[in-house]
Amino acid sequence: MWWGRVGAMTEQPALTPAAERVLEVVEKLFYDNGIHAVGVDMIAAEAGVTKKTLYDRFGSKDAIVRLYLERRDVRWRAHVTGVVEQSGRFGPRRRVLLMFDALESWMAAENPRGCAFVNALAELPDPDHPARPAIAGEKQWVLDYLRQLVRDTGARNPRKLAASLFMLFEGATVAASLDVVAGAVAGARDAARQLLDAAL
Amino acid sequence: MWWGRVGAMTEQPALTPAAERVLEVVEKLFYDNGIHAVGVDMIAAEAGVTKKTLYDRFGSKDAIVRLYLERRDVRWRAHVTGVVEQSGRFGPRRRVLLMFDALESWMAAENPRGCAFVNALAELPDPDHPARPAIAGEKQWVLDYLRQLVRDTGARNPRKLAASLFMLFEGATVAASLDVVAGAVAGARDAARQLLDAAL
DNA sequence: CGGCAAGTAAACCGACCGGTATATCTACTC
DNA sequence: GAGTAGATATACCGGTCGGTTTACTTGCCG
Repeated sequence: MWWGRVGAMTEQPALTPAAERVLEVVEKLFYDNGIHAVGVDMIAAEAGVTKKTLYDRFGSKDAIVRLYLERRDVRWRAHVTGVVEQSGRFGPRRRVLLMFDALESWMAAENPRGCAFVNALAELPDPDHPARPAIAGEKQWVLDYLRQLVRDTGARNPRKLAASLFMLFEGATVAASLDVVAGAVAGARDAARQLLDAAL
Repeated sequence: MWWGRVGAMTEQPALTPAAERVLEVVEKLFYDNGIHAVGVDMIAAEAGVTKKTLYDRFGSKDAIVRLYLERRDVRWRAHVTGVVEQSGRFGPRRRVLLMFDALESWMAAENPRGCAFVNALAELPDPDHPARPAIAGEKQWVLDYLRQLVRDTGARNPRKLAASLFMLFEGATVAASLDVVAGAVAGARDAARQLLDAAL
């Protein structure tokens, strides 16, 4: 299984139960409502934790935002690799297209409001915000993963093809969350197949 | 010149000078900082207007947000149609690809932080927010415009092709703002050309 | 047994949130 | 010249923002 530069992500190992609860509730609160719209008082109340504990564990709201994105990224990568590397041993061409199947199930299950990282970027214009590396890291991982899968197919110009597939991928996420195109992800997969076959 | 369902947008005709100043400054404030991050006091101060005047003219911050997006949409459509329908009379295939040239110049000039409508959607989870129609309207217009251009080429399955181009379009916007792919929009245009030529 | 980390409860900080109040001034129009 | 629309200035509303503080309790571990 190819995990890419997952080593760039440092997950602190032992979280206290209260801290764990905080990170569990912010996943839903931040994704559903946006980051600015959720105050620390709401987080503390929803997690059944006092603000004192919250600040003792994390130090700042920004740190919680960073952890929120890092943990979502871990779940996302596990989902994608789980689908792509699933039981049956598929050929490299099929595995590229499985990326879009992974996206489709992710959208239905966890992503109805679009990409959490794109949404977070919209709310965090500061280039020095501690959560920025998590945002850039997720996108870079998807691109790198696509590049690897494309390279395995032996396609011509794999970097350029991977970039095109990446854009179809991100565009399908936007289109699906906006509900403006029916069957957006399936359509993106069909387009990806065309581009892929033309490069083989 | 084909303007699509622009009639759906009602622009009140006579704005007072103070109101005009408000809408001018929020364009930059909202896009650069996000919507929640900009308070009405900041808007009033930046426009050189009192909060009283602001509320007399617009009634609520949400109404200002709606107008912000509607006015940006007007500028965006004018930019796109201006590029696509420019002086030289191009063929339908070329005009489809000009959409991506329009996007490229727009990104450089006005859109470094990504699509204002996607960003706004990230901050406005309420389906009943008064700005929601402006967001849906912009995306629908782009899709409809692409459909019309594709139809003119005589391509097979124009609706499906337009949907694929739409996703490349949105994905290129995301990729360009994230700066993760070099030459994102140009790459998307190349992929669009491939899909288009395969359907002719 | 002593110490410490983790937790609760609740008040407090200055600043800002969206929105409203009263009162005054100016400029244009019937 | 009276009326009115648009603007000004300024103070205020209750509530929330991110963040801090003090005081006390709990449970584990050496």
